[in-house]
Amino acid sequence: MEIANKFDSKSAETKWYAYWLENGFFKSTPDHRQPYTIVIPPPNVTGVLHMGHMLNNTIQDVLIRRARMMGFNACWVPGTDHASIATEAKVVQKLRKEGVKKSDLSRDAFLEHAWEWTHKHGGIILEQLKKLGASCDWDRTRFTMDEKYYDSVIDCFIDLYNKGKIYRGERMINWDPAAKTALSDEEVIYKEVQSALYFLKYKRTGSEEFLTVATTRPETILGDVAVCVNPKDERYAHWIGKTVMVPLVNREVPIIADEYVDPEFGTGCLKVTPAHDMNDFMIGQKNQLATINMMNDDGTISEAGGMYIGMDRFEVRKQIAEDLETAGLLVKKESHINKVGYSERTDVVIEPRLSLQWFVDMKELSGPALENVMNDNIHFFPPKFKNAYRHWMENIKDWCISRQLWWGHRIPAWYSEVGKWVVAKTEEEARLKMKELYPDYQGSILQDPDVLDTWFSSWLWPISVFDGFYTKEEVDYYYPTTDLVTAPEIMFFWVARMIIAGYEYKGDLPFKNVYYTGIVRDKQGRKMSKSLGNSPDPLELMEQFGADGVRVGMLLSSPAGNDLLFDEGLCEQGRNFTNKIWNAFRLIKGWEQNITDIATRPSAVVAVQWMNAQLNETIQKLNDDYTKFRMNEALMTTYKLIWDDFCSWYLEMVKPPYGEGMDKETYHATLEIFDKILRLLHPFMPFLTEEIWQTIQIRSEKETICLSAWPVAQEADKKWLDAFDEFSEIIIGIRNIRKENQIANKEKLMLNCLQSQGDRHLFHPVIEHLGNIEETIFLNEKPTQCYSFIVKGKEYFIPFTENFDVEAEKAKLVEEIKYTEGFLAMVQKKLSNEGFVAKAPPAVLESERKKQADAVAKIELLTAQLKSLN
RNA sequence: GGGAGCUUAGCUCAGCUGGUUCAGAGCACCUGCCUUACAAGCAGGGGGUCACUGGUUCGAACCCAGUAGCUCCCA
Repeated sequence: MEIANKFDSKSAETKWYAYWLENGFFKSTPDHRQPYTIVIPPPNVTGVLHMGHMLNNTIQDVLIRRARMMGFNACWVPGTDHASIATEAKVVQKLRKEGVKKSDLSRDAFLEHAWEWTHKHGGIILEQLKKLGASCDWDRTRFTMDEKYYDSVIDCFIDLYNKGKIYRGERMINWDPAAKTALSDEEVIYKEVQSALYFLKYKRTGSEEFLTVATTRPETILGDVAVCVNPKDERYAHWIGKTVMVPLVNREVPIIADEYVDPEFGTGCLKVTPAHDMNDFMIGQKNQLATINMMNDDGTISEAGGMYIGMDRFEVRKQIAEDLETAGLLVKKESHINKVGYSERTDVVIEPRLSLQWFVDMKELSGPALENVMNDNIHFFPPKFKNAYRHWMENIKDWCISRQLWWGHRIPAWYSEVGKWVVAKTEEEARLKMKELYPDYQGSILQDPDVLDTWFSSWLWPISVFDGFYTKEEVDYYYPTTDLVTAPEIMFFWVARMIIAGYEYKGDLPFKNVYYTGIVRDKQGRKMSKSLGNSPDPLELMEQFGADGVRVGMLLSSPAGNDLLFDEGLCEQGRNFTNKIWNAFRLIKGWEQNITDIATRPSAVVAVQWMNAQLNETIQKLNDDYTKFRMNEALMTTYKLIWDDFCSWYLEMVKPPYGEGMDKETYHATLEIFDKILRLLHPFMPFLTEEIWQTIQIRSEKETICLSAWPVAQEADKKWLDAFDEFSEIIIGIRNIRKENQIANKEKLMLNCLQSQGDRHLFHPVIEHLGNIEETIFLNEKPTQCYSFIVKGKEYFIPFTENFDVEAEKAKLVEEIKYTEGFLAMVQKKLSNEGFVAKAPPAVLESERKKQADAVAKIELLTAQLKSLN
């Protein structure tokens, strides 16, 4: 059979993925086996695959594939998130392009558009994951707005409300004037910006005397209700209790004192605008100040502002500065750097705003979630994230869950015309409840127009994907899930809240391990983003390097929690690795035709023994890497096993001499070893391994490497491993002599050893085979006229060929003697240190003594050799 | 402003309980090879004051303190 000389990744990917799906290899239903479960972090339903997804899902796939091979009932649940604000923003944008404003549409009409958009773009990302090889149970695909899921979110709200954990309150919230919605604190991004500090004159009522107040937001004077100073600030002590006039506005406001004011900042006088600043709001509450809401929901000035009505907040800032200057009320303007909050989604400046919102009381809910992470019931990888988690949980704030959007789970609250409300699942129920609670009320009721924060649905993900709120069978089997793989950026948004919901609703942890990936950055360390255009298209990458190549590339340099500086070179390395294995396969397959009845060559006997020992040891290390979630190390371990041990050494050892056939035993042993290696590699490179595994031996129908057994590590025979180390040094010694003296590899050499230094090496036949040694002769005395080298205290001699250079040989020896003497000196210094001899443990002492003896012996040998050349 | 973390080869990182072969890997780099699986390859090689300063210890990349620089998170 003719085998292509390059691996055709594209056809293998299409062929085997279809084969896997057809045969339902990734499906999972509860059975007697132990489950191993991963729920995917649901990507935005209308999103496209980016490099972060690639990393994240590659890791999940590696974990789940290995678990499947280990005999677990492996279940990877895929799905998507409705992503309320992101999706709504996209739909609004699309409609705008078509000349339709959201405000022109009814809620139902808008939702129809949103659903249409969702159906059109939804799930693209899941199709892309299939290209990557993701072995999800696709029949289980969930969407956070599926009917049942929707119900579970609403029921959760009602339940928490009934338990008194959800309340409605007026609070300062982060307002996004572009999306016209409240945002949670987590959705605000603080950026440092160059702005200005304005110094304004607040004249004392009926006087020309004035206070100077510094502010970065002069437009908010429209909402000023007081001026505040620190009570300890002597400069202003006599002003407290007096009143001043707000500039331009000419409203009379009191001067109050509060510890909050920092005397060092600006002039030490703070203007108080409770409706438009979080801290001012606090001061206002403490001092029973009025609030003047001077801004509309779109960031323009409202009627209450009294001036500049309808103008945008930033225009007003400019205008008011001019007007203040004209009126002689602006003392000065300084440039100033401050941090300003921006909306994560729309990138506009957040407006602190007083509004009526729904909140979850987090104090009690978060208790078990904190405890069970700190005591490692839930393991974080890497554990350093426990600190950040604890810090956040200990300072947890109530969670604002209402969003002024239409796309999402609508808040199940109904209001009467007089400001009463009830929480109920349906309008009918709401009516009944209203009647019950307020029997006198006769008017109509209206459902809250707002929807819930997206995370209020995704925090139920590990429960709701198994219908855990309504049925028991699945959730009892799969929950708690095993591993969660996600980005540290959403530790608070999502991970923490899933843990909270897990304990609240299942009384148990949602997952046992959390693996935090890093952020994928470009070579220069910049975050990958659309606007920078520095993000490669994953699909194109897979086209170029093959899915397996890209998977390997993603994992090559990314320990848990560390950012990954992405470089196409990594994928190239992955692709090259694919090719290396492919060629090993071609070599082995080629032997099939040349199997003869000859006896096994002695070198092959050694090779097989050693390779099996090496394999066993590597499997142990691999399992260890995996349990510690050292994914990149597991890959590197596999990489070296294949490239170095198997290809560079083993295959060369068993390769028959040119023109000769392969013996049956070695061939079968090699197949067996190769088979194990393919299985170890399969989680990383599913397509390549399936292709080779199916071709290298005849497989029965419906067989797949996906369900083959993960190799079990047997006790590695240390004898072979130690002998190999010595052997490889001998081979390197021979190669070096060839190289330094321009002796062609083809030229056969004689090798001399000393009888007194022991018997034939375990690897003796392999040394002759790979070193191209004519014969190994054991001598009683040291030969002369030889090149030589020392390995582990034993000398090896190769008679001079015609190219030899005595002077060069001598120089080499002198150099080595010098080096060894230096080493000896160090060891002796250590050993002559009384403290060391007295206090070091015996094992260490002994090893130092051995080093000393070895060095002395080596110097002796080298000196003798040098002498023999003279 | 509060908190956490990082600094080891040109790059990305290992280095686990302080102690084997005067500090390891992969990539990159240099040299030589079209050797009959593989130039997407083979063989060999160079490269580090473990950020800095002090301390503990017989012994420190590792433990402690301080200094500098960087990163992230939170307000």
